[in-house]
Amino acid sequence: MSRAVNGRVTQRQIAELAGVSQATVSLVLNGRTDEGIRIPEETRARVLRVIEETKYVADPSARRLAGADNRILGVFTYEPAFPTRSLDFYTPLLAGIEAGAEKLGSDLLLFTSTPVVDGRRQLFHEQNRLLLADGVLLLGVEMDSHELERLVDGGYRVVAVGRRETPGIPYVGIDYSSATRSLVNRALDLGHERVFYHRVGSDGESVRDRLEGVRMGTADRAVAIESRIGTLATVADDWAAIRAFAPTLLIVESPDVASALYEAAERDGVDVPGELSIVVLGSSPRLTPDDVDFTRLNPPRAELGERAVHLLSRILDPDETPSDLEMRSLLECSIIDGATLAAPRIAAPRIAAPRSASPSNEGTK
Amino acid sequence: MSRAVNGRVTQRQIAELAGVSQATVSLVLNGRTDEGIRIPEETRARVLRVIEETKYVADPSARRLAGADNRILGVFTYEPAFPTRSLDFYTPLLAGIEAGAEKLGSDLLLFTSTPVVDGRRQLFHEQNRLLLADGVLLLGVEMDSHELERLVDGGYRVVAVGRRETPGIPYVGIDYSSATRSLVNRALDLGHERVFYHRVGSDGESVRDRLEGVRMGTADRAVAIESRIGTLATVADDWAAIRAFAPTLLIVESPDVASALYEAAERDGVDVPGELSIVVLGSSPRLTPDDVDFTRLNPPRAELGERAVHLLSRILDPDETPSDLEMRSLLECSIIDGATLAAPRIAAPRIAAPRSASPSNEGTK
DNA sequence: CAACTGTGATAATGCGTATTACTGTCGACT
DNA sequence: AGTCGACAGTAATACGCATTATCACAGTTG
Repeated sequence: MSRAVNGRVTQRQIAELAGVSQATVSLVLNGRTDEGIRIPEETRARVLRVIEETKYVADPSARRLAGADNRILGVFTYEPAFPTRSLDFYTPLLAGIEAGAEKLGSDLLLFTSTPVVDGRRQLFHEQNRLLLADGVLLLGVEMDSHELERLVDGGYRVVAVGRRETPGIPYVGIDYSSATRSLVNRALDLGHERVFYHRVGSDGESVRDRLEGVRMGTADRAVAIESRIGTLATVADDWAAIRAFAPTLLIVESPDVASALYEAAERDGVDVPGELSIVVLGSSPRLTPDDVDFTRLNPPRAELGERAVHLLSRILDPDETPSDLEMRSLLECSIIDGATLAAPRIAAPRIAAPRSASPSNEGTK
Repeated sequence: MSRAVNGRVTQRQIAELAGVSQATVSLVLNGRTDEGIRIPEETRARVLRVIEETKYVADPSARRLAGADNRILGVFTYEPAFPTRSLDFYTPLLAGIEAGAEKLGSDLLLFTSTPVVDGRRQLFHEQNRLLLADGVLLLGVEMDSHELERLVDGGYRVVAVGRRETPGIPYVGIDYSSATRSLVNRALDLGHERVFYHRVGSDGESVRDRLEGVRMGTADRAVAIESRIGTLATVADDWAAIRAFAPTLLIVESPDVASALYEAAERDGVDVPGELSIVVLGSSPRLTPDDVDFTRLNPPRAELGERAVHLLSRILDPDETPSDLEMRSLLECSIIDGATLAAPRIAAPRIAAPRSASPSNEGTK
C-alpha cells in the first residue's frame, strides 16, 4: 500500500487535468462555500467530473496530517475481545458499536496491537495508533485510572462504555445499582429472609454498582445475608458454603457461575426455585433453548454500544455541545422474570430471627 | 484528536531537548544502523532518554505519508460482521484474526463505513480509508470480482479469506471439495441409494466447492439424487419436497436449515437416522448442549482467520517472498462423526438384523 | 602540505492535503 | 482617469515524519 501504489491519483493530478490549482480541487472536494470562497458552478462541475473519472480517493493520512478528521473511531478493549471467554460480553457491544459506526459512516480501528500483559492490554505503548482515530471508545470491566486521566489530559476524545468514576471521562453506562435493588426488593417481597450473595472479585465500577444495589435492596430488611467471592473455578467450594448457610434466596453476580451453581443444585437434588430461589445480576447473550431461564438482569448491551458511539459522535461534532447530563448517562436495565424465583417454602418462622440484619462486608470497602 | 492536541510531542521538540536535529531523532527512533548512517552510542542514548521522558509517540499519519508502514491491517466484510445473522460465521474468523493481529503487534481497521447496499457493502466508495492499512483482509461469501481486480491493479496488498477464482488474489481457504466428497463417500458406503441434496442459492466459491464435492462423491455411484435450492424461509416447502422424494440420505448445506429440517422430521415422526440420515456441509460454532449432533463438516474457521493474517504479514514483509503455493492455499476440513448418519434400514436386508447392526456413533470422535 | 578517509551529524526535500493570504481582472461608478 | 468592489482563483505554507545528499571536521596518508 505504501509506495507500491504509485498509480494513485492525487489532487495535483486532478488539478492539472481540470486546468485549475490543487487548492481549488481541495476546496471543491470539501464543498467549501463559505464567505470569501467563490468558485463558479462551471469550474466546480469540471473539477467534479475529473474526480469522477479518475476515481480519486483522498489519502486519509494526508487529511489527518493537515488537520481534518477521518471518520475513524478507535475501539480499545482492555481484555481481548474475541477469545471465547470474553466473547459473550463483547460481542453484543461490538454489534451495537458496528451498527452505530455504520450509521455514521465511520470505520472502526481496533487496537489489538499490545501483547497482553497480566491478562490486560495497555493503551499507551511506544507505537500506539490512537491519533489515527477521531475519537476512542473504551471497553472493559476495569480500567486503569491513570491511563484514563492521561487520555483526558492529552486532549483525546474518549467515551467509556460503562460508568467510570475517573473525573472528566464521558461515559454511557448501565444503571446496575437501581436494577439490582429492584430485583433484590422483588425477591425479598416474596418473603425471603436467608440470603446468600455470590460475588465476583473485581473492583470495576459496574461490579461495585451491583454490590451497592444489593446493599440498598437489603438495607432496611430483616434478612440474614452472607456473601462470598468466587469464580467459575471455585464453584464447588462456593456451593458447599451455600449449602452450609442454607439460604432460601441465592443472588449470583455472574451468569456463568449461576449456571454452574444451578447444575450443582440439580445434582444435589435441591429444587429450584422450590427450596432455593436464584436471581442473577447479569445475562448471557447466547441464550440456548435448554439454558436455565434465570430470573435476572438483562443489560442492554447492544444498545449500550450504539449509544456510546452516538455520544462520541456528538462530542466530535464541532457544532454540538453535549450537556453534562448527556456526557455521563446510565441506561435503564430491565429485569427478566424467569423461572428461578418463587416465595420461600417455609414461610419464615418469625420466632427466632437469626444472625445479622446487614450484609457482611467483604472485599471492596 | 486533531488540533485539540497541541500538547503532543513531536520529533522536533525531542530534537531540541536532546540538542540534535529532527533527522537524527528519526534515525534513532527507527533504529537505523545501515551503512552510511552513524550515530555513536552516546548520542543515541541521549535521544532515547528524552524520548522516554517525553513519552513521545509517533504520529501514524505522518509516518504513512512519509512512506513508512503502520502495522495496521484492514478488514473488510462484505456482509456486516456482527448482526446476529452473520455472527456465527464471522465471530470465529474474527477471533482468529484478532489473535493473529495481536501476535504481529498490529491493529485492525474494520471498514464499516459504507451503508449497506442490497445487503452488501461496497469496498470502493468516495471516502474509503483503505490506504491507512498496510494490507487488507477480505471476508465474505461472495465478492465482486471487479472490485477484487481493482484492488490488485491498484497495488493494494490483499488476502482473501476463502478461495477466490479471480486471478492474482492470494487467499487462504478451506478444502470443502475434498471434505464434502469424503463425507458423501462415507455416507454412500453405508448403502444409501436415494439421496436428496438441499443446496444454498449462492455463487460463492465455497458454495461451488461443496457442490463439486457432492458431484464427485456421487459421480460413480448408482444413486438416485435430487437437489433443490432453498433457505430458512422455504424450509416447509423444502421438507415437503424431501418427503415426496423419500430419500434415505439427506445432504444439507446450511447448518441452520439442517436444524430446521431436523425439527420438521421430528414433528412428522421421521426417525433420524433410522429412516433418514442427515449430513451437513458446515457447522455452527454456537454448539449448545441440546443441539442436534449432526454428522457434519467442521471448517476450522478460527485457524482460517489466523492463517490469513499470517499470510498477509508475509506478503507485507519486504524480506519475504511467499511461494505461489503459499499464496493460494487450502486448509483441511475435518469431519465430525455425529449421530445423524447410519446405514439405511432397507439397504441391508440381513435376515434377522434388527435396526442398526452397529451403534450409531455419538459425540465428536 | 595537499589529498584522502572516516566520522557524526544536519539541511533540505517530499509525502498529499487543508487553509489562508494574496493577486489579477473586469465592470461600474464617481 | 482614477477608485472601488466583486469576482475567480492561486501561491505559499503547515502538518510530522523518513530519507538523502551534503557538510564540517579530524586524523591519516602519499
